[in-house]
Amino acid sequence: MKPTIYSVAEEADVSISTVSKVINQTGHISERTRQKVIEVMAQLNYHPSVVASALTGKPTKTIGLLVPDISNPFFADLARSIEDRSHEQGFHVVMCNTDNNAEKEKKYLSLLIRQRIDGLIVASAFRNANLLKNMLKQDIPISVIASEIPHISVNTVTVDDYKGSYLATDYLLSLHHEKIAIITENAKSNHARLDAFRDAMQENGIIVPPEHVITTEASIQKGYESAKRIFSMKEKVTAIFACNDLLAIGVMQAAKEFKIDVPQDLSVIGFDNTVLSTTITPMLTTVAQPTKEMAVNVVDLLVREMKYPAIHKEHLLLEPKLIIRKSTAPLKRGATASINN
Amino acid sequence: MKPTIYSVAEEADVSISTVSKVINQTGHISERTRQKVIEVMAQLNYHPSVVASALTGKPTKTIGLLVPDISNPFFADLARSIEDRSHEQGFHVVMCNTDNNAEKEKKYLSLLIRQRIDGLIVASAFRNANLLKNMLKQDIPISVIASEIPHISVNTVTVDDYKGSYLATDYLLSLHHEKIAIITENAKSNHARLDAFRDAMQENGIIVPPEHVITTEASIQKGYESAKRIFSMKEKVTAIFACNDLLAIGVMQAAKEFKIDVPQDLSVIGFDNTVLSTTITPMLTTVAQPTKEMAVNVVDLLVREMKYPAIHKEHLLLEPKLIIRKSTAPLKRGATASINN
DNA sequence: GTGAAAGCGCTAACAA
DNA sequence: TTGTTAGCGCTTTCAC
Repeated sequence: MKPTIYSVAEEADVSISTVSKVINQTGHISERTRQKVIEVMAQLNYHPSVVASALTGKPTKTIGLLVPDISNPFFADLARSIEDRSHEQGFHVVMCNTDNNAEKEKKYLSLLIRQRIDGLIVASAFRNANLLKNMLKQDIPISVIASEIPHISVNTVTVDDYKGSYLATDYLLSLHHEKIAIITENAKSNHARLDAFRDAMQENGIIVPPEHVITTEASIQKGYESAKRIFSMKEKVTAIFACNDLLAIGVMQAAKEFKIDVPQDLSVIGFDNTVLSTTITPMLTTVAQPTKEMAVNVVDLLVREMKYPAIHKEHLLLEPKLIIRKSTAPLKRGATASINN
Repeated sequence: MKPTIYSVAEEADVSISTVSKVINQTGHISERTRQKVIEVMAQLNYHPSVVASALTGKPTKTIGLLVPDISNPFFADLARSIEDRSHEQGFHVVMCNTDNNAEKEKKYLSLLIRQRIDGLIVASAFRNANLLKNMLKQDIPISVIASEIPHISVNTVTVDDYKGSYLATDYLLSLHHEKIAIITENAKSNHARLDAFRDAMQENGIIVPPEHVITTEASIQKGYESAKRIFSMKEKVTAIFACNDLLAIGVMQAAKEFKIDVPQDLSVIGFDNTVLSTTITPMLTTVAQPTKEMAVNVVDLLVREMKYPAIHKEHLLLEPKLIIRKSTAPLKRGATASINN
């Protein structure tokens, strides 16, 4: 049998409320009984049940975390940092991979509500904002990170996607590239990236042909496929802006396969600055997100809202940073990345 | 206010036990009342509290997962698969990153016990087996994956580390390499890998000088540092066996920095077959672990033990597979990987 | 400084 | 087929 507060009380020859008081450091108990109780707890290897205490109205000390896919190193890093910070704040986290799939989002949300989580961190796109609204109605605070969910009022921590993308595009432009394709993911954060790309191009009087905008999912495979499509287009391209590192890696693999030299014949730029960007050859120029800082901020914001529900919502916009490495180079006259077939 | 079983009962004009019965599909209730109750639950947006039900002795449907570090793609993949399988089995998982740090192991274990997890999956080395024994005493089943913990009797799922390592070493030997260094991590699984390496070498009459065995932690940085040390040794080397991909990547980065050509002047072989191995140039020869299969098996074994505690412990040993890629080549006469300084 | 007792939301006998 | 009730382990108020 697991020891309970009763076993401890009995063994220490006090009442359960006394034990409760020493556990929670409430009320006044003499140092003598306090020591006695602590001793007995250690001896019995007693761990107070969060389940029972939660039932009386106290928090479960659990945070739910919805990520698209932890296999994506960007989210692995983010999840790691979120966990670390949560533990520091006395919470633990239940993580669910949604694959950006509406079914799973719904299923996991219900799971988390039943578990009586104290708060939720959403790091994935979310199709069905209504489900989230229901959580808010039940007083479960929500914070969103690296994503944005329209029509609901929550704390938000994101990198300035528009600026990051503008930085990237502008850099390509400064290298005299004009025929630039972009591969994006169909997610809110990526919309801002696409907008910035378009704006930067337009400011330089460049019109982006629709076929040079490819929307797909975040994976190396999809990046590879998208690149292949781009290489075989009539309208040639000298640079590709991939809206995340996974896609960029796929592009570089495709380039290698088709003997398109990066960066000589094709400049590639990514987004996220994951391990992969320093591990690939040539090392990837990319836009860094301050994951750690973002993680600390969402957790803190969430915890703050648990304590002070009335407070107004915060929208943190952190600075992205362009990390210039070896996958980008000035335009070489006559360069075109294409498949000769 | 969150709706409770009472609100539902009242609204549906039945007793709480009737509601309980429709939730748990126990007892006999007329289709008519059943429909009525279901309707009211939906209308009130009611989600039965796992907290309350757990207090009555039912399972919390929570599995604890201890990993060293989710930033390591191998563990990210593993964690992902474990989660998927757990969800399929009706459980959710609370993940903690231990960094192989005894302090954290202890802290998180206590956390998980307080949460009344139904079972624990350990994917990390574990210094203090006694803590685990205490859990077993409290009837919390434990399964271990990709690791081994001496002196405790639990279900275990591992890849055949000895065989995997033997395969790798043997392959290097078949390429006529004799001066091979090994970089290992100080973990149980790595001991088997080291043993196999030594055995294979010895069977070929090769004595491994102690300095060619480096023990360190699993990270790209440590791999890089270890390689640098190896390169500057008197006793030169033509191949390095890194006991995980992270270390191997570090080795390759060091080689590149010192203009040591892989695989011409140095063959490198890794272990785990993570994304990184196909993303690096040249692509890494490595030993693949069947992560998905391993994950499914630990979860199933754990769930089985929750149901039938008496059953004897299982020790699954899955087959590793040598994946030959481009980081290994036949010994080139006169090749030595070293720094000229 | 300490203890008795009500109640948190639910389950599982047992009664009706 | 449905309802009543005694706990599950803990917190908290109120007496003592």
